[in-house]
Amino acid sequence: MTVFTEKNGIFIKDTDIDLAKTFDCGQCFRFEKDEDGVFMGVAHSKALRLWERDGGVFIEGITEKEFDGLWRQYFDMDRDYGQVTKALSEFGAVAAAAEKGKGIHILLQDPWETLCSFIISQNNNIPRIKKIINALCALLGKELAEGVYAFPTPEAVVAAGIKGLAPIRSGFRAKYIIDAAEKVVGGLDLEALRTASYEEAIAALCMVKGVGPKVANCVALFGLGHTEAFPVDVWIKRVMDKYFDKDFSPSVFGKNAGIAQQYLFYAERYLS
DNA sequence: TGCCAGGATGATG
DNA sequence: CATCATCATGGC
Repeated sequence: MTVFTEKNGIFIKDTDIDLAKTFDCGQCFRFEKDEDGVFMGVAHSKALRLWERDGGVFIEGITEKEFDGLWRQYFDMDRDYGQVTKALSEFGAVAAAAEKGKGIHILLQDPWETLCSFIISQNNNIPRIKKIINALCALLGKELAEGVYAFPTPEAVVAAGIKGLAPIRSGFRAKYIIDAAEKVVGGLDLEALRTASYEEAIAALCMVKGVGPKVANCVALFGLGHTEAFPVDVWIKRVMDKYFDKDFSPSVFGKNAGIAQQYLFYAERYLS
C-alpha cells in the first residue's frame, strides 16, 4: 500500500480493500454510495467522501498526516487480509466465504457509537437500524455540514432522556441506549477496554442493559479492535455447526480469528 | 422458561 | 392482497 498526496485529498494505491463490501457487511451503518460510486458517511465525527479509482481508493479532504493519525487504523490498512482469506479457503465448506468476503476490511469505529449502534441492531434489520441511527444523529448530533450530522455524544443522549428519544422510534431499545449513555458518562471507560482482554471487555460491556454476548462481541470487534476473538458460544456457533467440521479450531486464524468471523457473517447469505 | 418489546421486509397463502 | 416469520437479542 502506498499513499500519495493529491490536490484535494489522498490516493491509496495497491490496496485490496473493497469499499462496498466493507461498508455493507453489517459492521457499519453510516455510509451510503451515490449513483456516481461515491461513498459518503460520517466516522469519528468527520464527514467523509471516498471512492475507488485506478485500482485504489481516493479519500477527499484529508492529508497524509491525518491518514496516518486516524484513517489508516480506521480502515485497518496494515493487516494482511490475504492471510485471512487463505486460512478460510483451506476449509472446503467455507472456501466460498473467503471468495465472497475478499476485500472486506474490519473498521475500527468509535467505541461509544459502536455500542449504541449494536444495541439498536438487536433483533432488528439493517434498513431500520440505519433509519434509527440517522434519526438519532439528526436529533442530537452536531451538524458537520448541511444535513450531515455527527454521532451524538453520550452526554447529549443523557440530556435527552428516554422521552427525548421518542422521535427516533427505537422502540424497546430506547431504555438500553439511555443506560449505555449514563454508564459512559458515569465513568465506563470504553477506550480502556481496547487494551483489556477480550473476556474483560465482554464482561464490562454486558453490564450495560440490553447488551448480551452477541452485542458485546460486535462492540469488541468493531469498536475496540479485538480482532483476535472468535467466540464459539455466540452467533458464530450456528454457522460453525453448519459449515465446519466438529474438530475445527478457530486458532488456525490466529490474531485474525474475529475477522474470519466477519467474513463468514457476510458470506453466510450466499452459502446454502 | 417462555414471552415480550417497534417496525420493515420478504416469503407464503 | 393479507398474514406471517424473521431480525447478529436480552430482560424479566
